[in-house]
Amino acid sequence: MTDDGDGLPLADRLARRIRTLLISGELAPGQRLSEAAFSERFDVSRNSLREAFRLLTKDGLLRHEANRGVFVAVPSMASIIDIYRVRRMLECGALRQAWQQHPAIRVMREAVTMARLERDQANWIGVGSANMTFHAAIIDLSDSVRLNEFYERIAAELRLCFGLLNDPEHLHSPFVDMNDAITTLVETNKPHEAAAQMETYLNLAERTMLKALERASEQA
Amino acid sequence: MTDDGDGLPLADRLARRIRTLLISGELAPGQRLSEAAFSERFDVSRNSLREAFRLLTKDGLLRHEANRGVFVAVPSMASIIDIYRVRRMLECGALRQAWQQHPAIRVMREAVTMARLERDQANWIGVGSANMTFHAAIIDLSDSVRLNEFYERIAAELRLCFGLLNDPEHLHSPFVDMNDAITTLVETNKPHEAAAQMETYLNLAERTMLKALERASEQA
DNA sequence: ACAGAAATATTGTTGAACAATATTGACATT
DNA sequence: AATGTCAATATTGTTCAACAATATTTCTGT
Repeated sequence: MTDDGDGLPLADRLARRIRTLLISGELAPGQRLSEAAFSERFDVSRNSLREAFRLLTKDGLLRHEANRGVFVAVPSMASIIDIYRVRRMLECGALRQAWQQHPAIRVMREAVTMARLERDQANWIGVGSANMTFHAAIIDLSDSVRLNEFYERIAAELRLCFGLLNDPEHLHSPFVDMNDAITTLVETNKPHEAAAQMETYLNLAERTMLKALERASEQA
Repeated sequence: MTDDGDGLPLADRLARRIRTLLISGELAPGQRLSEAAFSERFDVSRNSLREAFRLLTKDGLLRHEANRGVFVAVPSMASIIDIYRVRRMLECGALRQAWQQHPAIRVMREAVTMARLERDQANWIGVGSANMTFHAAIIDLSDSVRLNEFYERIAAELRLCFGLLNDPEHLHSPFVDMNDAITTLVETNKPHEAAAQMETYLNLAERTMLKALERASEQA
């Protein structure tokens, strides 16, 4: 399942491996990533590792301080607000101009069905995963490789934020029904209403995230 | 004027220098960038240069072929269509939700005035430059550092496309009046009409670009 | 307890090395 | 003359070792 991509250059493969560590929460925000330690760990040279670090820094997942090294990015109020601004722009925009027959709509419907199924089995990471594919499908509606790639980067940053939450069950579950409603609106050719509904969704999700960050920071 | 950014790491500085070469057209699309030649030219090690190449490749300005090296990206129909999809999404979206008092609106107005001035003096690169700042100001309306950064990358790719055109005077000049109209609409708090006007603008500009590419490719 | 200095570790960058792959050129065949 | 084959050459992909520059830690004297 995990495509190692042997054709890609080492730096890209490395970046992918580290990215999965980041979004899975195995590397904590603020943690320093020592070049020596990681080049040892992955059995690559420091040079190759530095190339990977630079790519991830450009993606906003790492932060680079001169002569001090790279650190896992720490989510902040500002970054969450910014990320949700991007999401409103991209997801609402994609929905507003969605064409009723677009193949991505089927993917949205399937993701909703899957999310429901997982929720009934109390499999919260399954719900989260289905939710991610749902939103990725929405971006697919805009038929742009650049927007897709950009959203992927934003989604990764968002997952870094998710790591702060301690109750993952309440993160995605309440939104399954809203996803259903949005999908129905698109299926019935009401793109503007779908976009409006999505804006409500994202505002709510943003407030949830901010509240969670507040809790996490006063806890520390 | 050209901020060399001595604080930044070498790879970033290098990437910026090469980027300016790319958007100024000093490096032609399709041209191969030899590691040996460029590390010699900039007096840096191959390793540092490769880091810069990776960054620019991620930005879509260079293309990387395994064991063959990096090449200046060649604009295609597909890339132009995709870039204008991104622009419609970002620029129209920013305008639609623009707040009448946003400071970026003043920048838009100033850019329009400047463009007019330059046009009257037949300074076409001045017109082009003013046009770029105009559109950048529109993105500023959305108040998102991530969207700004993303747009910057897209704008650089677009400038690579501009390199194909042989008559730069007809590229930006006809759009000055449309920019004026759009700015007026935002100033008078008609964001939806401004967005609609911008969509017309972008569709027209896209067709111009595609036509130019067609001419350029049948000429070759 | 604390300021300053010496010692240590880490990053930033370079240069050389070598394997793996691609390109070129010479040569032979049809 | 055109084409295919194979050796010779050049380029990329990656590693390693080195060293300067900057941070961090440890030591020391007060």
